Amino acid sequence: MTVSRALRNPDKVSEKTLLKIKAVVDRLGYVPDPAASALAAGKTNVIGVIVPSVTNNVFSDVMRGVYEAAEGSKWQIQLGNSRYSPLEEETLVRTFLSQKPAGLILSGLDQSSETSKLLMGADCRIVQIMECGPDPYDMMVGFSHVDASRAATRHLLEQGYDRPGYIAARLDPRSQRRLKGFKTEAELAGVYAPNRVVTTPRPSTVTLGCELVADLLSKAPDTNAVLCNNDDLALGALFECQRRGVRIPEEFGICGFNDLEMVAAANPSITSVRTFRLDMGRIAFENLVEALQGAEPQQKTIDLGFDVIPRGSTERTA
Amino acid sequence: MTVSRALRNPDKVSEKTLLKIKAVVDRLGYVPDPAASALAAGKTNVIGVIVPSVTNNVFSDVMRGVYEAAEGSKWQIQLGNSRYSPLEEETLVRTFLSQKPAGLILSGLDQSSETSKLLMGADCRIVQIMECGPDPYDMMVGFSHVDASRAATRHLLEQGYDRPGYIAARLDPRSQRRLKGFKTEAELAGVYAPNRVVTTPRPSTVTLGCELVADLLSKAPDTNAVLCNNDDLALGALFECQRRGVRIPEEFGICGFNDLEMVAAANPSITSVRTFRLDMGRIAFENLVEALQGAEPQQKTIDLGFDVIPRGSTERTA
DNA sequence: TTGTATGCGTTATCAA
DNA sequence: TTGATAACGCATACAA
Repeated sequence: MTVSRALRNPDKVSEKTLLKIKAVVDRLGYVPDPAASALAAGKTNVIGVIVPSVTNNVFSDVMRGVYEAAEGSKWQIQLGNSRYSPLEEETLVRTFLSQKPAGLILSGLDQSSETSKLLMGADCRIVQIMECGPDPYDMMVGFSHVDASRAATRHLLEQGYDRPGYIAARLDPRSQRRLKGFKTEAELAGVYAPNRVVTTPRPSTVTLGCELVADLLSKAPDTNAVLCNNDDLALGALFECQRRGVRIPEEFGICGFNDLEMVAAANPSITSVRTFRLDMGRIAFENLVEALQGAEPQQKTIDLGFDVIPRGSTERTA
Repeated sequence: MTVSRALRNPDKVSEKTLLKIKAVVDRLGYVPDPAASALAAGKTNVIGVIVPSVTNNVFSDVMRGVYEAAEGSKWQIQLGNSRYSPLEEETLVRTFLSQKPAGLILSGLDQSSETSKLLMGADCRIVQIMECGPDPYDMMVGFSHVDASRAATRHLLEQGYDRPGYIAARLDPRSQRRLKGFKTEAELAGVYAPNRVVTTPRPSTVTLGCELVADLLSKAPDTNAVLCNNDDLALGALFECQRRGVRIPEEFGICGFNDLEMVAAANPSITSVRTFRLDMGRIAFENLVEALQGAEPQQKTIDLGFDVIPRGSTERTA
């Protein structure tokens, strides 16, 4: 018992016994059994993180933010991959909750109703990331995808691209909100045309960007710019346009989303919408831990915003 | 007790009681406590996976392979991020082992001596991935980085690039072995020149590829091809050459490594060395599980090989 | 096929 | 400041 105390609250044990215990611990290579601890205490140091994809750069950046923040702390990150499936997410939430985690970080606003029930009854702190919206389960760190794509659309319009199109893949809830933002803004400007929107449920790749922009140009040849649902597609769009001899940015503008590192290096560099993925992971973790330690965050919802980063691919102003 | 049986070995319980139990389980929403289970049984269904990076596409593909193979099974994947640090890896191994995992999947051959000791004394199955080498702790699924870069180098030479260079970032053990392969093969052909090798410990990015190839061309302007330590660098190299008006593949050849999806879409498409990352993750998981179930794999070490994929960026043969 | 007794290694509680 | 005792919820071994 005194050993247990010594390891967790060293200040509640006398200097002398502390030293004795440490010596023995070292000699024996004693490591506490987390299972026994979890069973006795009814709680753990586990923070579960559920992302829709482990390969998508967007989420890997978020994960990295979490891992970097957690490094060296007593908190143990446990990662779940829902593969964009609300059902798999539900299973993961159930599994995680059975482990009595201290906290849960999960993506987005669109949980299944069963998952929602689980979360609302959960005895742990919860942070939703990637988006901002009403009614968080607990805390939230994200940004508005609608606003971000509206801003990007405005940028295209301001550069004089008056017949903008949109290409998207995957069509997860956040993609759909970005598409919605494009539509809203294009309609406001009176330039929305349904045949300038090309989407597919297939997972996003650079090659798919090539195909989608090809499709777009065949369906609506007068399109003079494209807002891409993400940077993979944008890079593909650039490659395809170059192959066809379509001059970027003079004849055709390209804007991506997320501002992955590679788009700045491209030729011409690609305009994109910067999002703060590392920060999102880091802040989600930090706020969660602070809440666990009794320091409630100033606000339940933190909007990290975004930045439209204009680059060569839309630099049309003469 | 009968409930415990019913949930784990349903065939050891009569049809009748099974139904009764299931009904009650459903009604109560009973979920077994994994901590109690772990404590009582002295083992878990956890398979720990330790990767050096969660952002590097190479490892995210491997992770995806593992997750896809594990989906729906009773095995629980737990991911650790060592961030290329042998010390963090050591901590992770210690943490994982304290949880009495059923298995451990970890990357490479270069563990710290302390980690090695831990692993050799570990009471769980172990799979090393990413590389092949002598003396596996237990099992191994990978390929030879030396052979792969030798083959890529030969490809460049066969295409008539007689003054090949090499650029590399990060310089983790696998990068170093690839560099070694290049050197070996270049020396064999009598075309090795130290000033045509440019490396940096910085993490690899596309932008860094631009910088490294710029550096290479200023240090050794007569270089007529570059083998890149990975595809990010290769894409950057392509961009930079295009900006400088260096004609690819006529004047200068570019070969990447890993065959990420994007390189095939580039313009010209980029030659690369295909590696089987998804398979690596999947097979590592499958063999681990089979071993746990008593079916020892045919061979302790599985070499998945690689394929040089020739593309436009080295298509020089007139 | 089912049930009983026992113990896994830790922590909460209370007493010394 | 330290220690004794009793859980925590499950699985092992054995008995019925």
